Amino acid sequence: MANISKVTAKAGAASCAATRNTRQRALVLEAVRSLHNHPTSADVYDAVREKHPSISRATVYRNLNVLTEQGEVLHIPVAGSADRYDFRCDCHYHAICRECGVVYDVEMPSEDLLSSVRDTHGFLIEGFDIIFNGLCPDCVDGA
Amino acid sequence: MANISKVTAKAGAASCAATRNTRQRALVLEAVRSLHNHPTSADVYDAVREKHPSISRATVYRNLNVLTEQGEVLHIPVAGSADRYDFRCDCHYHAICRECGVVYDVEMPSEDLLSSVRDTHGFLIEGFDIIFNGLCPDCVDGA
DNA sequence: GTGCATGCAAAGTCTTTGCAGACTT
DNA sequence: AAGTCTGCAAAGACTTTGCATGCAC
Repeated sequence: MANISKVTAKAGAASCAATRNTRQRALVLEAVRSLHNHPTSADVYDAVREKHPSISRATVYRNLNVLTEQGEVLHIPVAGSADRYDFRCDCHYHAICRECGVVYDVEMPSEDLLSSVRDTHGFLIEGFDIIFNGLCPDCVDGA
Repeated sequence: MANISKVTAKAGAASCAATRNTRQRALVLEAVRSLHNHPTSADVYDAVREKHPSISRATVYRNLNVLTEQGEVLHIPVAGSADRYDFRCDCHYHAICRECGVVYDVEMPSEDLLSSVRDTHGFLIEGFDIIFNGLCPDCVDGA
């Protein structure tokens, strides 16, 4: 998520809730870190099930939420389809291909974007979610 | 939706499908045009039901989709919650308040944003969806 | 032992779709 | 008359939640 407050929060500490090192949590984190294609929760679920077949979807969702709060993974909300997760937690953005659905990284300084905002009608902008769309290199060539 | 291709499409013609002027379609369009608070489909449904109580949600959804394709209304996909619709179809963006959920308009030239993109890793960007978040004027004062 | 975490099932939210009948053109 | 549109109900996609048991600390 390209959220400024989120990034700031990551620099500081997460919440104070006691958190336990369960096998499921470790496997979910490992899955996100090994899947470098911006996996959906379903992708993570499938990956974890290979090593731990009895895990439930609820556990995957719960752990993805916990790990997001702790700043261990990046949550990418996607309008119109399943949210995705990213092992890269530094500030960057994403582009999704309208043909094949693959997600690419996009580098862009958020300051530039915020400074070009002309009129917020009094709204205090703290951050933003952005998803670029278009064609990935493969689909550009294929077309 | 802050989508460049969508805006371009609006300038041209919609699809060639024959479309009929039904009372329900007219009421859905009228509702979006009269509700200036970026209504959700549920808001539109409620508004239309006051004049036409027997309308179904499916009809509202179908007509919102048709009107979006025709460029009569603007569809605002929102990750994590219900999509919204806008009577303003010209190029502009939106900010949603993290406290009360109200949606504000934001003016920003899309060229500025696209020119500040540093590296797309070969991805051809055609457009983008963006939602700013923060606090609306009322919630800033209230806090 | 405490209480967070898990697994299962059910529910929740938002949206689309199949179908038969109704209405626009 | 022809074909789109409607309303109803059901399903679909994605995610969360209640509850009893289990495991980390």
